[in-house]
Amino acid sequence: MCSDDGCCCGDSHGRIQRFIEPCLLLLLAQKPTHGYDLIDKLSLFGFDGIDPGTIYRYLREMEKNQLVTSEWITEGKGPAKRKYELTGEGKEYLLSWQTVIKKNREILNIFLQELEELNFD
Amino acid sequence: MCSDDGCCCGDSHGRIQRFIEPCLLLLLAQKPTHGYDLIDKLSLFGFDGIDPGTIYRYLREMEKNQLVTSEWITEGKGPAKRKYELTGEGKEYLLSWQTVIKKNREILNIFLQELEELNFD
DNA sequence: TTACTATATGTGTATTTTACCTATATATGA
DNA sequence: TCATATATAGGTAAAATACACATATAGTAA
Repeated sequence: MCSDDGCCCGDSHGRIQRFIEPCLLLLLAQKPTHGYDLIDKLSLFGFDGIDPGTIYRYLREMEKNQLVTSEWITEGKGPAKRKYELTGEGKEYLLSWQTVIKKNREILNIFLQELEELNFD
Repeated sequence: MCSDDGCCCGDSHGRIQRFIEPCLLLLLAQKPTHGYDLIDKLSLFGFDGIDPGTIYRYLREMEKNQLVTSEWITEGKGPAKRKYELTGEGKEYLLSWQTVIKKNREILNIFLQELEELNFD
């Protein structure tokens, strides 16, 4: 299988494909901020100890696709931050995920219900 | 982006990683059957027009991992079918997904709630 | 009997997505 | 000046998925 702890669905499996993307957009819709901060906030959606490289790549890809814009912030403590902000297109894109997520939730409900009806455990 | 219809989350995105696997196991728990029939039944979980090759590969992989067993059925109409059945290990594995799916449902709820609180549309 | 269609299982390979590892740079404090 | 925390970024391997194609059998229509 995949892991050595006997369960194959604990770590990376069971996640929704590219779910990080709408999560990042949602967080940016709440408040424009930089990547390192977003990494922390992603824990709200169950992303814990996520690889920073993945996040920065997503952000750059989303900027390329005009879902976000960015600017360098040199003031304040530490090294320069790249502050990201949601665009109108990004907002629309985020909303388009709403339907997908609702459908997914419904599918999960069906799965859990069918599973319970088996009267296992 | 990915598609040319303006939305990136309609087709392949937004799916749950390896979700087909527990779905197949659940269907087999309900009733042992063969791949071609499982492909039809997967529509229950939103898998529509899925590639048969993927399903057969999953089934063989799961047999290799002793989650299912199979036997050739030559009686009846048409070409021979390979009938799959859930093992005890497969049953345990299926149950281990229950927690993951519940957690995911909760995350989706959080996402949708946060999205609504933005008072977009 | 030939050809066509539906059923059923399977392979090969490219693409996409994710994970892991490493590199770079700056400010701060010891 | 040396170590550490903060912050961003790139290279590449592995995993998951998609797409195209191959094979075989039974039934049926020409």
